[in-house]
Amino acid sequence: MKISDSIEHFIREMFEENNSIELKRNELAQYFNCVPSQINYVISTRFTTERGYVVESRRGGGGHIRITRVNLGRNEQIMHIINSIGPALDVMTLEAIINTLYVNGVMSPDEAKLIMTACSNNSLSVIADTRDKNRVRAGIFKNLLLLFV
Amino acid sequence: MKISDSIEHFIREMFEENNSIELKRNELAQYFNCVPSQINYVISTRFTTERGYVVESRRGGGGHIRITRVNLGRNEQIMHIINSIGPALDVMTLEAIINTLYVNGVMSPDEAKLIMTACSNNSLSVIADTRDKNRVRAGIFKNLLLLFV
DNA sequence: TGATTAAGGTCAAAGAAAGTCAAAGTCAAA
DNA sequence: TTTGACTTTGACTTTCTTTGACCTTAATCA
Repeated sequence: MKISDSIEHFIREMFEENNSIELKRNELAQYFNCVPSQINYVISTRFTTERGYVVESRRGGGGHIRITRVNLGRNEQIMHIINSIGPALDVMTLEAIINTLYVNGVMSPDEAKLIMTACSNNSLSVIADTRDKNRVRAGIFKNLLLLFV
Repeated sequence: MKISDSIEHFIREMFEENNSIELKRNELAQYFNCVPSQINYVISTRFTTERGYVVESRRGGGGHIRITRVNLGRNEQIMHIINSIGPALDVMTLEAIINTLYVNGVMSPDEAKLIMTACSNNSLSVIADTRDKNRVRAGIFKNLLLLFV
């Protein structure tokens, strides 16, 4: 049994009670007798956006890592979109997707507007290269979509 | 539990009665069994202008620190924030600002969450350099704020 | 007035977490 | 047997907190 799998299993069990958990990287690493960065590895390969997890953390004294599970049951449409987006996203495609989601009642006009603005070329104007813009846009949009599942 | 958080909490509770409070740095430090400058740390990281607080103080005998919670009008508040942001914006400051706006009723919890997510390190993870992240974050956030005026 | 004492302010070093990245290891499939 | 995907490890980095030495300002007392 791979240690990464054990850690994954352990973390997954923590979700039985609650769908937002908090852990201490160093403590967990000590418990599993591995280096702390192994925890990062497990999180970044198993608790990803694509799988419906949101990860937040804080460094410094009293720091922690929080993983939140978003409810998959509700809307597979969104997960499907997230998975289909790939590493970059142009404005045209974005508009099309948002429009679909709006028409399908997944989001309100205000939310659609907010998301559109967040991902707009205007918001990303400090990024010079279009390809870079599209990559950043994809990242932002995927994260925002997760709020709706 | 971080001591800074305890102190923050303690001070925050003092605002329940009044929205201008006065405290003695040394007394408070003694009460929390910490060094006096820790109080400064808490104030300068938690009771900032961005969060809507004004801090005044007096040294010497009978000195004190006064913290006042201010409440600007909605649009004023937003424009003030936009102007104060500058070309870059870190996550801590962003969190503080959004929290203030939420507490002051400028935005709903859902909107706050959406904006927070759009500007999160997670959403911007394809950008390697932290300074670049902060620049992009500032751009997105300012554009989003403009939706509220 | 000048010295003393009682505040609060500043800043940098040390400490405590978490993050990153690339090298090295493993193992199964081609 | 080679290749390549996945894992493990650890050195180094970044972020946030705690601490303490030293500084400035105000009040009070001789």
